[in-house]
Formats: sequence, C-alpha cells, structure tokens
Amino acid sequence: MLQKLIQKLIKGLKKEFPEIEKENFQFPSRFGDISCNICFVEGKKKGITPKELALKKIKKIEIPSEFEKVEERNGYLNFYFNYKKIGKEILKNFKNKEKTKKRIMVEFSNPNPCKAMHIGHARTTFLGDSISRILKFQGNEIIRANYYNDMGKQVAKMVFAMQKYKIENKKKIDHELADIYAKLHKEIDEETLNKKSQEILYELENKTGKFESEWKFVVQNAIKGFEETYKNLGIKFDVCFYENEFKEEGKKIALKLLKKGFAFKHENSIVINLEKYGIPNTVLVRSDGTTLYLTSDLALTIYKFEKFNLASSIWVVGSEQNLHFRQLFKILELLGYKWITNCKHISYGIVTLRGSKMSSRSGEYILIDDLIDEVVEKGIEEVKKRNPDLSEREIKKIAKKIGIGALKYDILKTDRDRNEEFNPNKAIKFEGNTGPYIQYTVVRCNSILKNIKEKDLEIGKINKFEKELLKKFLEFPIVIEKSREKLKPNLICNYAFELATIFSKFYENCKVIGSENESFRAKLVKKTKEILEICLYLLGIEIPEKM
RNA sequence: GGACCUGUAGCUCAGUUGGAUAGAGCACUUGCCUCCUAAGCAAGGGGUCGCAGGUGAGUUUCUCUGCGAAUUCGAGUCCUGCCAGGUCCGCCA
Repeated sequence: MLQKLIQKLIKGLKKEFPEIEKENFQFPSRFGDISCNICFVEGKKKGITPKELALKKIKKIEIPSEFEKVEERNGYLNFYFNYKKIGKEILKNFKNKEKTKKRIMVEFSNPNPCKAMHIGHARTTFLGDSISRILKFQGNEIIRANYYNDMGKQVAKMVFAMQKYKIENKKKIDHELADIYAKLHKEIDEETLNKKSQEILYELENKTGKFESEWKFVVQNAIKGFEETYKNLGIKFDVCFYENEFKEEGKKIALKLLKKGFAFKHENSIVINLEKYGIPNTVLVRSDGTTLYLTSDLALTIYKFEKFNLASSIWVVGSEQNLHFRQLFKILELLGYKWITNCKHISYGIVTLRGSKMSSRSGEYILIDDLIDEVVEKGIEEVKKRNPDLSEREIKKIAKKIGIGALKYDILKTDRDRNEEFNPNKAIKFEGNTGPYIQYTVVRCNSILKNIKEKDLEIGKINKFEKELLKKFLEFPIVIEKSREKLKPNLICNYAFELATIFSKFYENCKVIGSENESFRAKLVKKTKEILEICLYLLGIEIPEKM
C-alpha cells in the first residue's frame, strides 16, 4: 500500500524531477506524512539552494488524489495524505505477501543439565520462540529444536557432585541440582575437579556402565525440571537432541578430517587447522579420546540437514559462542557441504545483573522459576484489585498471562546485539513500555467492540487522533518485513508500544460508542486490536480476556 | 596482543536509506475517573549523541583487456584513529 502511494507520487513528480526515485521519500516522517528530499539532490547539481528549487517547483507539481496537499519546508517537500480517500484501503486486512514456505530449523534454549535455567537462558528461549513465530508467520515450516548437552564436562562434574552430596527433594529438582553444582565449585579446588570430572567423562563417553545411573538421574531430572518451566512459559519444541547421541559420529568426522589433511595430531589429540582462514585452531578430540562440544555439533548439524531435509538452519545462541559457530561453519564448508551457506547463527549479548554476568558456578543468578512465581504473584494482586468478583482460578489464569507477558516483553524489547542489564523490579512492572500495557490496550479494544454492532463503514470528518492511527497502520507491514529480515523481535516491541500509545490517546479523546463516526472509529479499534494481536503473537505473549 | 559487539537524559533503552528542532519508558513534580477498563491520559524539568578527525586532485570497494562505476548539501547514523565497557581466542559449553 505504501509502495503504491510512493509510486503515484513519483509519477506525479517525474515531470519536474526526472531523477526522482523511491529512495528520495521518507515514511514515516516527522513533518507531513511523507517527505521528499529531491530538492537537495537536484539543487546541488544545478547550484540552487534546495529551498529556492522547492518553492519554484511546488506550484507545478501534480499531486495524486490520494494526497491532500504538499508543503515546502526548509527545502523539503512534505506531502499530506487524503485520509478520507485512502482510509478504506488502509483498513483492509493485512495480507502476508511473499510466502516463502521453506523448512527451517530453529535451535534455541539449550539449557545445561546441571544448571537450573536463569534469566540468561530466558533470552535465548524467548528470542528463539519469537524468531520461530516470525519465520512461521512468513509462511515457512518451522522445526523448533532444543539441544541438551547431556554429555560433557559439566555433566561429569554433576555426576561427581551426586556422589558427594545428597538430593533432599525439598525443592524443584533442577534447582537442587544447581545448588549442589555451585556447592561443588565452592568446596573443591579446580585441579581436583578437572581431574575427577575428566575421569568420569571418560567412563561415560565410552559407555562402560560406570556412573551410568548417576548420569541418568541427573539428566532425566534436570530435563524434567526444564519441561515444567517451558510449560509455564508456553514454550514448545518439536524435537529434542541429546549430545551423547552424536559423540560417536562426531569422532568419525574428526578422523575423516584428519585423513583429509584438514586436521592434525598434537600430543595424541586431534586439532583442526583453521589458522589459514584467520580462525583459531581448536581441538576436536582430546588426548584420552573423548570429544568436545564442537565435535558433536558437527555431527548434529549434518544429521539435521540429512534427516529433516532443511532449507536452512538457525541457531539462537549467545555471542560468547560466535567463534564456535565460525569454526563449525568453516569445518562443514571444508567438508564440502553446500547447505552451509544457509546456516545462520543468531547471536545476542549477555544478560547482566548489576553490571556482571550471571554465573551458575558462583550462584549469582536469578532463576526463571523464581521470577515466574514473583511476577504471577504480583499479577494476582493487581487483578484482584480490579476484578474482586472473579474466582481464584480465573484470577490466577489471567495473572499468569500478564506476568509472563511482562517478563517476555522485558527481555525481548532490547536489541539482541546489546548486552542487557536485567532489573527484576522493572521486569515485573505493568506500566509504561511493558507487555501488560500492550495487553491492556487490546483488552480495551475488545471491551469496546463487545458493545458495538458492526455496520457498513462510513468515513466522515477525520480528526488528528484518527489520522495518527491510520498512519501507524500503514507502517505495520514495513515493521514486519524488517523484523523478518533482521530477525529482531525488539522492532515489533517498539512498534506495538507506539501503536498502543497512539491508540490510548485516541481512546482518551474520541468516544467510539454512540459517536457520529461510530462505524469508522469501531473499524479503527478493530484494526488496532488485530495488529496488536499479531504483534503479541509474534512475541509469544498471550492476551487475557479481562484485566 | 587479535577478532566480534556496545557507548544517546540520573537509570533502562528507541532512533528507518545519512534528512529538518535527537525520542520513549522508569524515577521526580502537578492535574484528570457521574464518561467505551486510570495497567490510562495531559503538563513540567532533564542531552557535549564516548573523544577527535574525515567524506571528489583524496580514500576504499566493485567491475573490466583498458575505459569505467559507487560514495558528499546534511553525520547519532558512513569511514579512520583514539578512549571506555563487554564477549571470545581452553583438551569448557
């Protein structure tokens, strides 16, 4: 729709400005509805100031009927929409164009079975969920994958901890495991810990049966704990991978790399040679024959493409693993896999708490589960205040949607390239630029629509609040497109908040029910609701019926 | 030391392809519920956009046999250098 409008402008301006193209236009613009900088470009060439040129040309310009007027200001041409004419078109349903229908795997969350999930994990989990939704909305077939690193040094340490400490079953099991993991690091010196865990890992990886029962206990219970958390958060996966299943195949690949001359032996370990590509070398197989995370990831990635016939594969993993993915992709390229060009690492900055990174070792972290409890508790309080007649069950249901919505929005609204300072007090706020504010706006929309009968659309005089809404609607497809392209959910947050703010102003100033412009205003309400619903859906946030 | 990311209001963050007078939220001050939900709206103060320089006789990139093409009126946005913070450069994941 916007493209069409700009094309019409270009057609109208072509006679006076032969070189004009769509890059000369800006939407949205702070001045007018669409602004145009062509006079700066052509003025320069002709040696005339933009203002002079603009004033000279402005009278000769033909403006299409979709526009009401054009103004010169500081050398810019500012165009104003004829909202009455284009209103109906804007209010039509948003259609998703360019359905791509590719099969894409999105791997995210990947918690370690010796750390209960903390806020750091929330970022990959919410980002992964949202990115999956954004890609699915485009028409793609998405396979959501979770990868459990159930076979590595951390897990070996955990097994060691199991021998030293008792599980008391007083807390959620994954929390208790996290506690003894932290305790282990506090009480045992690093050298002993390393030595001991390496011994355990050797037995586990070679499947000798030793330590197997402890290992199973740790992994199964940790995952059980995670599943409960996912359920609370409304996060689902289509497939789960377990690192232990890719160890053997990984080792074979390492040997193949060795044979082909891409890797070399160093003191009995196998090292991949990437230096000539400007990437640091790294070990694929330890001297004792055990393998590393990268090694199994090689096998897993090949498996993904072969088994699922993927068009593309995406990993939502923190920026601390940027190098890992460069290495992974380079090695697969060396092995000749063509699909490697369709692999993408979506990285994000760390979540910090009071300026420093959270650490499961030190015990300095906030658990997602604890935060969920807190935020739902607050939700219950707030819902009760406003809806004292509802049943306890009803209240809790609503409170959960609001609380978890607040949490997800808080994490997602920061650009993923940045580190994110997490403030628990802010994350459970329900006012301002928050999830609940957006939810509240939708609930208000519904509350109006409930009391109104749909009539034929008639557009009368349009005031500035109504214009602002129409203009914002026009921006929606651009935002969707951009968030897809960059895979950045925070762009959706920004837009949703801006739209909700514009709507709230409209709501405050324009009575809908029983007004002269009822049919038109009702349609604006409906459209706002529809767009915000899509935004919240793409962010993975549910909408309560009441608030 | 090298690679990547970040630096915008007291705090947390937006800022489109370079575009006009740099914006929110929180916090603080003050108004607004007989009226579609006050989780809202209205008003107010608060800024060296880390610092410095550069952007058509130049530099960089692309392309070609050579010719050539792109990039400037305007920088928070692009380029270079410096400073500060973060992450990684483990036989961790």
